Order: sequence, then C-alpha cells, then structure tokens
Amino acid sequence: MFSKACEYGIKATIFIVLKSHEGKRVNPKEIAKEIDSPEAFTAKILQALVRHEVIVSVKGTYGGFEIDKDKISTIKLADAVRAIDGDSIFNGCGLGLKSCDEDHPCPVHDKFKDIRDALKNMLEQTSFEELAFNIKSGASFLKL
Amino acid sequence: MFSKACEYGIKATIFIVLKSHEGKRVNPKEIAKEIDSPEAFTAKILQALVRHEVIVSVKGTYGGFEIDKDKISTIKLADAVRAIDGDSIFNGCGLGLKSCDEDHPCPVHDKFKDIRDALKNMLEQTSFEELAFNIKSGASFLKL
DNA sequence: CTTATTTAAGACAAATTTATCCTAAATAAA
DNA sequence: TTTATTTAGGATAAATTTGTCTTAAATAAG
Repeated sequence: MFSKACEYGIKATIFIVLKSHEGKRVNPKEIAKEIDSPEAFTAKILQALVRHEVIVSVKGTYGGFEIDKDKISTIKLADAVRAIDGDSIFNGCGLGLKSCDEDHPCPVHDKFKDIRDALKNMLEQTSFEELAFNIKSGASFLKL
Repeated sequence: MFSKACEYGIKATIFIVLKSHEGKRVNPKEIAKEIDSPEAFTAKILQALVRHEVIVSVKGTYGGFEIDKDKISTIKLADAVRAIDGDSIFNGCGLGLKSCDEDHPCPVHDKFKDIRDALKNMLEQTSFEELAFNIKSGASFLKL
C-alpha cells in the first residue's frame, strides 16, 4: 500500500505531534527508537517532511523536529503520504496505464474508483492529532 | 497498490480469458504484445499463475496458456493477486507492524479496516469474465 | 520414435527502494 | 565570537523488484 519510507514517515509524524503537544523537540535517534526504524533512513524521511512543510526542524543545541502548536490540529495523514509517496495513490491507475480515465479506462477503473475515493477521504480526514491521542491513551501502538 | 508483476498478471489473465472463450491458446509473446509488457518477465508471471492453478499451460506444438472453459466464470481478481503478491494486501498492517490486531492495533488500524475490507470484497467478487467482457465490448482497454 | 515447438527453470543484469556513513551547513548557547 | 550540537545533503552500499537470456524439460504432431 505505502512504501516503507511512508510508513516510517507516518509513525514519525505521530510521535512528533505527541512530543510537540508537550512543547518538546525530538531528534532522529529518539524517533527511530520510538517507532523501531533505521535511524539514518528515518532522518532522510524527516528531511522530506520538512521540505513539504509537514514538520519543522530547528538546528543547533536543543534543536530537533517539531510542529507548530497551532498547526498540529490541521495536519492530516494525506499530508505525510503526499510528501513521501507523492499522489500516485490518489490518482494512479490500478493497473499502471499511463492514460487511464473515464474516456479510456483500464479494466478495473470503475471497481477501483470507489476504493480509491474511500482511501482518499480517509487520508484527508484523519488528523495526526487524533492518531496521537490514541497512542497517548494506550488505545494504539507505534511498534511491535 | 499492486506490484508491477501483479499488474501484468491481471492484464494477462484477462487476455487469456478472452482467448479461452474463443477456444484459443496464447503464448507469452502474444500476451506481452497485447498488454504492453516485457515478454520474458511476463513469462515468469505466467509460471506463477500456473503454479497457483489460476491458468493452465500446455507444452509443445499448438501449446500455450489457457483456462478451462468451465472454470472461466469462477476466477476472481483476488485469485491472481494472491498468486502473485500473496495475501499481504488482504491481511498486512497499514503501517507494517508485525503483530497488529484488535488487541494491539497500529494507529491507523481501524481507519484502514474499512478500506481493506472494501478492497478485499471487490477483489473477491470481481470475476475476470466480467472484466474480459468489457474489453471485448470496447468499454475498457488493456494498454496505453 | 523423432522432431519441432513450447513452457519451465535457473543464472544473470538493471533499476529501484531501503539503508548507512561521512562531511557540510546552520544555529543556539555560552 | 567561539564552540558544541544538530539537521542537511551527498556518496555509497545492501536488498528487493523488475527484467533478460540461455538451457532443460515436456509434449504434441507427424
């Protein structure tokens, strides 16, 4: 479904939301430990999230990654997915045809449309704040 | 969503259904041309479909790939997907956790459940015969 | 039975994704 | 201003997926 990079990116963002809520910044080492991911690779993914303005980075002593407190509630799953995997999952043809649309549909076009729309809606409506809250309350987990 | 191999496999199976309906066998060269895929790679994927008994192969002169006529109507998208990509798309965790279930869910477990179930239902209910019919009538296309 | 034809299988190669490492650049703190 | 610390970025490597090629095995037809 998602690339490994995207899976790490989503988990990392949830953890950063969690920490930002406490007014704390986190570094790649801490993040990688918390989400059980390779540290250097995770750092790369964090760079992409910063470039796409999903998260913010601060260099120097006491630096790290964070999210503006008043922006936290606005970030959706779709923002991280787009930043890392692009929007192929939102637009791409289920069978990889270059020019698949209503006028020239692939064999599964209509069947996939409903699924893809449901996925898109879910990703665009689910906030990281909501996901972070469930981690905090012990209702869900970032690893194992 | 699906691997390239799986995309080719689905398209190939549709074409084989189409030809089997006419009582004709097809070879990898013909298939690759029809679905615009690399021939040798497609041949590998056909082997997997044969091993998983989605299609049948006949060696020797006038040989090729086919599907038993009375089996055609029973084959579903899910059969080809399972043969090539396994069932990770049906069972796997959206964030790649090893042990993700109701008791120990990943942060997106519930959100993904609905999507995954919808996808699973669609794949298990959609027959290749139906897809082949739409190709035949010009309502959908295998390439471009 | 022999032969031509076709799929099966394994080794190999290219491309992409995942992952690591080292150095540069930025910057906060002292 | 200097220094310690931290992210950014590029080069490299490993693993996986995608793709190719050659030979073996099977088998239908003659």
